[in-house]
Amino acid sequence: MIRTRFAPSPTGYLHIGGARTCLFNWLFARANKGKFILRIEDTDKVRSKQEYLDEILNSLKWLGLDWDEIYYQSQRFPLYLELAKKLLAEGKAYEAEDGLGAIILKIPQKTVEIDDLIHGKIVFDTATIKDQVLIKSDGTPTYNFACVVDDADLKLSHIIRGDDHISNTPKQIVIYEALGFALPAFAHIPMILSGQGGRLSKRFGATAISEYKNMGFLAEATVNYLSLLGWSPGENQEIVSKDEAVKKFSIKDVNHTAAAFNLDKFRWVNNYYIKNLEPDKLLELLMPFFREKGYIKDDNFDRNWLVDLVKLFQPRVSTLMELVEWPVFCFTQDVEFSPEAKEKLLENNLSKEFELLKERFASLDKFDHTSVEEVFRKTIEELKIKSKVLIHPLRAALTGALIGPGIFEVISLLGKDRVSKRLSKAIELLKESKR
RNA sequence: GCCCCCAUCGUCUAGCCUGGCCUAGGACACGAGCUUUUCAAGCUUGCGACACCGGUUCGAAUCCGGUUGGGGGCGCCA
Repeated sequence: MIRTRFAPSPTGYLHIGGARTCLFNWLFARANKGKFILRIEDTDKVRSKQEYLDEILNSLKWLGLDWDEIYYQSQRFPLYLELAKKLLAEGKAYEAEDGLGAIILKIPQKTVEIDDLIHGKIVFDTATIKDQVLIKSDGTPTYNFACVVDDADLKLSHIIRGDDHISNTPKQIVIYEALGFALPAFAHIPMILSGQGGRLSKRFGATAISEYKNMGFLAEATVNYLSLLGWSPGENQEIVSKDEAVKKFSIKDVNHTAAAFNLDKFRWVNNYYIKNLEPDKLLELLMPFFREKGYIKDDNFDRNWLVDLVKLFQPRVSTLMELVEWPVFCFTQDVEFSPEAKEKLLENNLSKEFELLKERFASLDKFDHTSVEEVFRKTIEELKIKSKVLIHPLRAALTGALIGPGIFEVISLLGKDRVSKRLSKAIELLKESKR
């Protein structure tokens, strides 16, 4: 039976690297019809916080990395103590000379071989390892000891963890051997570096999974992007669902090389998932953002109108946050102009043209984008001007920006009244600037 | 300082195990063009890498050794 685990310590948030380690453990367990176990390493009573634990668990749930069993090291202290005392009795460990009660393992002189599933054979000489504290003088276990005791006791078959644990492994193997426990298989996966090389840390932008969630990254996109860091489904495939990844995942295909986290690619993957999501489902994800922004105050809103809005912006945004911020002009009565948009609007005096458009838009029965476009095309034909002469200032006048979705869809979405109002405002501005 | 890991385009990677199919493929980013309405979407296209030196071999990105470079560890933190 394949049994893997993710063992976070609730002394911080779930970050990119931890999530990727968790994902690979999860994928390996699911791919082999095994069990995936969560073990909370809360032995440090001072630094462990409930708030962090909640955040980690919520992030894992959000990513859809479900676990079959969960354990807390803080509830297993008697086991660690019992086994440490056993080693003491067998003469394999000794008590610290300072008389404070710490229990320390004697490291035998030998070479230790790790048969790593990813790296192959790694050899260590224990001469470079000093005696290891098993139980601290406050009675709590050290990381390496609790880790080995639990990995063995919980019958884990595969230990999949970051490269940074390679040098812990010989220490742990010595503990396994002292305890007489069978060794699990080890697989050390490459670390994730920041875009600028070096360790991923706060200094290089967001690292917590929840921050990405708040920025409007989708869970599916996050899992997809993370799975591509150090692994590839092959056949030039960039978009891979969790189910597909489970089918294709093999620990032997995991890279040896550290991977740099690249926000641009992550955003590209997220864009893919956003634009391929049902507009209706996308709106559901967007609602909390809309409410937080104050775009929607109560339950009295036009759902169909919102779906239309979502459809318009969905292909061109990389995060939900962008899909909240870009259409701000659709949720306000008046437009706020960007400096470039204002400049564009005032570039030529189009007040007459705007007047004409305003009149004709007002007289439309149907205000859908095809009717709007029809009227517009007819008007420019009469005026003998090119469409772009009018379209760009029009976009500026109605949206306050120079870029955005197709202008006719936007006009239709804004509705007759607001279009009329904003055209009047634009005409006013044009007249003012003439003086 | 000591120990360990790693080395293909700027970045993520395919290929490496089982040498020839590799004038090294894809994706992101970047550049150019198209989209007679913008781009922040789409399409086309361009730029761009086997770290270096030796060895093995008829033949090396692929196997071996070294150098250099990057990363990690050396806590009564996890």
